[in-house]
Amino acid sequence: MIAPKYAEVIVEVKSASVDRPFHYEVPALLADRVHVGTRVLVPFGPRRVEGYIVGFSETTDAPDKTKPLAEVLDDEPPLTPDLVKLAGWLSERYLCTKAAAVQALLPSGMRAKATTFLRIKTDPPDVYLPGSWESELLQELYQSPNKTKEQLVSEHTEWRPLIRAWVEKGFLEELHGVKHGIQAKTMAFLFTPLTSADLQTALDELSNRAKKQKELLSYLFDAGEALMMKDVFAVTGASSATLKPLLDKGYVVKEEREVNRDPYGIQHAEKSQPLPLTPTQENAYQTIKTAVDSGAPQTILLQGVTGSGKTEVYLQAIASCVEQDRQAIMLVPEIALTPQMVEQFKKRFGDEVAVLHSRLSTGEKYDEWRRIRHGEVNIVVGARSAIFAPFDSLGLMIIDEEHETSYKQDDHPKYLAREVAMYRARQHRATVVLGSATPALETRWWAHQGIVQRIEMPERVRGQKLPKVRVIDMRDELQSGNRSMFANALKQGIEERLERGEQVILFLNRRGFATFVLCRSCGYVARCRDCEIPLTYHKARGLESLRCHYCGFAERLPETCPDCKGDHVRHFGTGTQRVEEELGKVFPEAKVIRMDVDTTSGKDAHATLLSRFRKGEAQILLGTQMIAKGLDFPKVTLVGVISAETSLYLPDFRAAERTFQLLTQVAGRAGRHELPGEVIVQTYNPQHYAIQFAKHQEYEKFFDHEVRHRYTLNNPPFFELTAFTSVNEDEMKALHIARTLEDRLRRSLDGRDDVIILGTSPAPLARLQGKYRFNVVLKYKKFKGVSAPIREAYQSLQGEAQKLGGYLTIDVNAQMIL
DNA sequence: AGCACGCCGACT
DNA sequence: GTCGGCGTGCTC
Repeated sequence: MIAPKYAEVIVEVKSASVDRPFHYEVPALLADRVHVGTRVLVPFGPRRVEGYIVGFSETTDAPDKTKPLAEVLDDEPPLTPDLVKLAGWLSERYLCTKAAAVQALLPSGMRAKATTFLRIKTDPPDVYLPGSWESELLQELYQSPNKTKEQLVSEHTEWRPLIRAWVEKGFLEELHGVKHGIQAKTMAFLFTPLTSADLQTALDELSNRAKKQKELLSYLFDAGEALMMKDVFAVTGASSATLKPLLDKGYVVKEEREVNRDPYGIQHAEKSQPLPLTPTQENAYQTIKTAVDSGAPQTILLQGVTGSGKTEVYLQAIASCVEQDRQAIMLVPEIALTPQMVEQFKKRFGDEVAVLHSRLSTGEKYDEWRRIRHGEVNIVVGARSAIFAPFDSLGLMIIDEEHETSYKQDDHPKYLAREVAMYRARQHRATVVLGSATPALETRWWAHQGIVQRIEMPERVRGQKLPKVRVIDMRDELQSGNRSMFANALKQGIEERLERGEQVILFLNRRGFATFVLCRSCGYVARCRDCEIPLTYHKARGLESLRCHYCGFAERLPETCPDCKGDHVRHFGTGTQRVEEELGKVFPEAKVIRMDVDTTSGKDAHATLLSRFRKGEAQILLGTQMIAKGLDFPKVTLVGVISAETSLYLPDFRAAERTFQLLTQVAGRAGRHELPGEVIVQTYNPQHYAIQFAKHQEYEKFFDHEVRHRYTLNNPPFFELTAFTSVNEDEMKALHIARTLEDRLRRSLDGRDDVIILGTSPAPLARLQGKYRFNVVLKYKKFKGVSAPIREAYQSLQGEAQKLGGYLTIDVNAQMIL
């Protein structure tokens, strides 16, 4: 191959102004080491930065400026050409720089930094006054010759010009180096070089009192290979004190070797065998297999109730895909909460599976990623970002519980795993399977439209009955004089469980913000006239008001209920702590484990708390929706939802959908074992369709109702939403940016009937970390038709926002407006 | 994003 | 007179 003249490089600089390829000459020496996707170090202005090659060309429009590539960072390009294209698509779809897209694709920490060492070539001829910069710099250079230039400059910015001058004058020399973010991990290994005859003499020579040493030596000899030191110590009970004399005598050799970090430990478990499929499962399996084998990109919605045996269908479909030498990705919402799923995959596929998720250390992630890139595994199980697994021949991507909000990335680029999967499916002619008992409304709508193929799995594999769901009307409770947060039925239910030694789970479905206003007498909830979104309670300067977080509408807090004229209008926003206090009062004898963001911040906090509950250390588990997924405890016979309202009246048009999904999930999971389960849902709105349909697990009816609602309000799936958030410590500045953005969008999109602009309004999280936040929301039918104006307005105002000391973010296809 | 260059107020 | 504040503009 004739070496191309120029490499087109995207530099790792997060600024829209440099988000385009720069041309670099390819030195002959590096020609056979550069490919599309190769990471390189390039001179960029006065410094060196990391970059990625996205292409090659024979010409450049800036021939007088081109410089050569400085360094090639890896021998195998981390990005395949497919992934380079995917990064390009990500940056266009979610409006981020290509550099940011590439970072989202690669395991965190896989970054190299340019380093520069300064060496004194000739001492500067002048003698400098003590205390002058010159003498200080000279002293520092002599004292710490290993400090990098970057370190020196960050400690003493004022030295920068001096260093530059001395380099120019030839007093100093710059030596370039690279610091890699992640190193391959090494571990100490032990082995014995002794032959069998040597061993005997050695054992004889050792003192009879040196029992541990002899054991250690024999153990190593019997092993016949190098063993990891920590394992040897663990098995033989030896320590470094035992080892030391053996090393000194040369009986044992210690060596550092590279190892793959194995986050799940060595798996000895026997492989599980495929289970026989029910006719329903068989049908689902065949449909997926046909799609994969067809070699045409397709999306399938696998709509199966909890317990319908979706996992076994996934396992067998993946097995079939892998047999054809194509690879598969399995996404799960929160891997820390679904260890069973990982276990099942490990058992079925053994070493063929890599596991990727956010709780792995940087090094562990890197190792798993490398196993994938090198083709050592064909299957990946992981959370959201695993959708970027660097496979080169994808056949199948499965997204389990596809409706879960965790599939939307919460920082830039704010991608939706489902969309990424569908893009990759087009690239690889692969199949996407979206699995859920309660699909996202959009997904179900696409199935209705025929864009997505739908398979139903309506019955449970073992035909268990769903638990009884009781909906308690809290208005009646209030009328009969019960002012506490527990209905009498729930109180009684908990008492019974405590007496019988069974367990209770209580949900407080709260997201930690957004106080809504409700009449405790009649259940009236204050809503926006235009958006129908529940209004949010605000208190400023003693004035109580209600505001819409979508369109900005505001009114005074009514003193009496507009509906029933009663005076029980209250704002709601109970936290788990308050419920815990209340539980302590009502059931002083019960032990309670509380799980929410505050108690689960540690690395294994989730697992620890859940296992303590499983062991019976507490009778009541109280938590937010995060516990809904771990819900599989044999002794739990009662699940209580403290207030369905808290999710029903989030200032979010998806609130009804979320409530329906959560209640269905709770009901579907409770009482899976011998003991019959009961679910109690407390609410002031028992007649609400989300609650009524969830009570009987009627997804289709819910869908039918909700989709009409969405249609009349121009919400997804009929319009897509993109949200901008302007953030600034200064309220006026934040508001100004938001207003200007709104203005510019209106001007460029004026008169279009496929676009709706919801004006500047305070964000649901109106103040976060002392900063004010304002939203502008854009609704449109097709992204293609608005992407250019959006990009223009966003990029120019992003710069403005920064000048004012704040920032502007964008969330394309926002799933939740915060 | 950095980093350099360039034009205005308080000081070795 | 200089030093060093941060506004503007460029990076193959």
